[in-house]
Amino acid sequence: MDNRSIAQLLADTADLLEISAGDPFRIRSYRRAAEAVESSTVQLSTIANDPKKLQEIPGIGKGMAANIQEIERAGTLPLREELLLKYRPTMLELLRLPGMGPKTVALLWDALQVGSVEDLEKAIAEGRLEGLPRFGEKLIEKLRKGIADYKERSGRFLIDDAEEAAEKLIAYLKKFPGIETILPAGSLRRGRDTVGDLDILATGPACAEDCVGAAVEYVANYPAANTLLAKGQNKVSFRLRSGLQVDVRLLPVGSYGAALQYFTGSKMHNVTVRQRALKRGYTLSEYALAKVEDGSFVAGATEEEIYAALGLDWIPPELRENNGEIEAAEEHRLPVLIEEADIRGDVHMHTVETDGKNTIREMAEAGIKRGYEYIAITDHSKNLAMTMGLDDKRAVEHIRRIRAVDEELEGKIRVFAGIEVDILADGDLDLSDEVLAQMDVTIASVHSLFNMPEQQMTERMLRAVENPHVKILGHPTGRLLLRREPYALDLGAVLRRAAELGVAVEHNAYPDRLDLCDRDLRLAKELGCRIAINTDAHHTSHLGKMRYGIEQLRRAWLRKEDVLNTLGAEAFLKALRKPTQVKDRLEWSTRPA
DNA sequence: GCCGTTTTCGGCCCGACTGTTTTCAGTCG
Repeated sequence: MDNRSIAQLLADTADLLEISAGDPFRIRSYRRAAEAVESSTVQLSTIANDPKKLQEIPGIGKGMAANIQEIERAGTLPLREELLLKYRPTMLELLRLPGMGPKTVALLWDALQVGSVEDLEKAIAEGRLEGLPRFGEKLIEKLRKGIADYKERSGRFLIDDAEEAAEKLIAYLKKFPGIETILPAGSLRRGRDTVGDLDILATGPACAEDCVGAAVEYVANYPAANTLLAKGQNKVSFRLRSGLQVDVRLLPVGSYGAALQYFTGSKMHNVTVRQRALKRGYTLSEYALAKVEDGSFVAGATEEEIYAALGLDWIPPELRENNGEIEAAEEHRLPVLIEEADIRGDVHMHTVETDGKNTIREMAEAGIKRGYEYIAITDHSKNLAMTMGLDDKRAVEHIRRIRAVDEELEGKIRVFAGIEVDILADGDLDLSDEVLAQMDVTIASVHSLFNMPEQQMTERMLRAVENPHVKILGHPTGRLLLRREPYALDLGAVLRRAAELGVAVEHNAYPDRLDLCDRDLRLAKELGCRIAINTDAHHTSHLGKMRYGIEQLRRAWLRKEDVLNTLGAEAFLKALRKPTQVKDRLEWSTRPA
C-alpha cells in the first residue's frame, strides 16, 4: 500500500478515537504518525517487514510500527475495525463540516443516531436538533450552510491528488508493450485547481483498432482500481478507492492528437474551434480533422497539426477557456507563459522554530537541491500561539541563526531572514517596528477571524498593507481548496492599494491552498500588482509543490516578468517595497469594539 | 501511543473565539 493510503487509515483511526473520546495523547500519536508517514520519502511498503527501520521515522514507535505492518498485511488495522463496529465511516465526513467536532458528532450519534451528512440534513429539516444541548439557532444555521457547501465541493479532488493517481496509472500503462504515449487530458491537463474525474489518453501500436482488446483487458485489471464501471471497445472506466473516477482511452496513433484536443477541452474552447473548422470546410471530431465534402483525413496525429490546419498556433492547455486565446493564436500573439523553471527562489517557509518540520539548514539544502538561488525563512509570529510563534526577542535570535546559516553556505544559496507576521483583528501587526525593520522579507497574513464582515476585513487588510514594513501580503484570500471559501473581502480594493504602495501579493502555491484563483490573478495583473509565488513549505518536500501554483499563473496568462521571484537574489531584494512612511494612511471606520 | 530518560514513567505546542450558557464546553488555527 502506498504511504498516502497508510496515512489515511491512521488519520481515520485518530478521528474515530476522538469521537469515542479516547486518550487525547494517543489520538495525537496517531495524527503524528499519519503526518510522518505521509511526508516520508521512503516507500513504507518496502520496509514494512523491518520494524527497526520503521521506528527510525520520528513519530513511529513500537506500537505504530506494528500497526503499519498490520496495515500492509491485512489492509487495515484492528483498532480502526473495532471502532467502526461502534461507529460508521460516514461520520468522518461529518467532521469535515465547519462547527462540527468530535464531541458534536458523538452527541448526534448517541442522541439521534445521526451518522452521516445526509442524516444530519434530514434531522435539521425535521427540526430534531432543537433542544439538544448547545444546539441553538445559530449553530443549526451554520451547519445548514456547511452542508450546502460540502455537497457542492464533494466529488471534486485536489489537482495533486489527481496527478498522483495519474502518475501511478501511467507507470502501470507504460509496462504494457506497445503503449508508447500516455497523457492526462481534461481539467488536469488544463491546470484547474480541482478535478472531477481523470481522463487518461494512451496510444501506440498496441492501441490499433484490430488489436486493442489485449490492452483494454490489461487496463481493466489495474490493481488499484476499486470498482470497474465500464469496459468498452477502447475505453475503460473505474473508480479508485479514493472515489476518483478514471476514464482510460486507448487510441490509434493517427487519432491521438484529435482525441487529446477533444478530451482536453474546455467545452467552450472546443465549440469555438469546431465552428472555426466548419467555416473552413472541415469537421473536427475526437478522431480527426476531416474535409466536410468527402470526409477525407486532414490531420489527427498531433494537436499541433490540427491547430496548424486551422490557421492557429498551438495553444497551451491552460489557456483553452475561450477567453481570447483563439484570436491570439490566429494573430501569433499568444503570450510566452511563465514556467516552473523561471522561479529562482521561494520566499515563504517555516522551520522547527515554529510549526515547520525541518531546520533552517535543511530547508536551505532542500532549496539548493531544487536549484534555487535564494529562499526566505518566514516563521510565524507570536499571535499564532499554537505554532509557538515568535515574539520580538525570539524573532531577533532567529534572524541571527538564519544569517549564520546564510554565511555557512557561502553563496551556494542566499538565505534571507523573514517573518510571516500575523495581522491582528484591527489590522495592526503583532511584532514591533524595530524588529520588523531588521527583516529582509516581511509577509503579513491573516490567520484568525475569517468570518469578519467584508468591510471590516477589507479595512483590516488595507491597514496591514499600509504598514511600511510589510513587503508581501501573504495568502490574501485565505482560500483553502475544498476546505474553506475565501474571506468576505473587497479583493480589488486591497490589490489596488498594494499595487500603489509596491507591496507584492503572494500566490500561495501549496496544492490545497492555491490562494488566488486564476480570476484573482488576472485582476492582480490588471491592477499592476507584483506577484510572488511561494509554497509556504512546512517540510523540505513541500518545496517541490510549486507546479500547481504555476499552472494557475499560466491560466491567468501571466509571463515570467509578472512574477517577482523570477528575479535573481539581489534584484529580488531590491524590487521589494522600501519601508517609507505612508501618507494618508487609512482611518479605521469599523474598528471592532 | 511516542519520547526521553536521572531506564520506567510523566509529559506531550497554546490561546482566542463562539454560542451557548449564566460559567463553560467545543472548535479552530
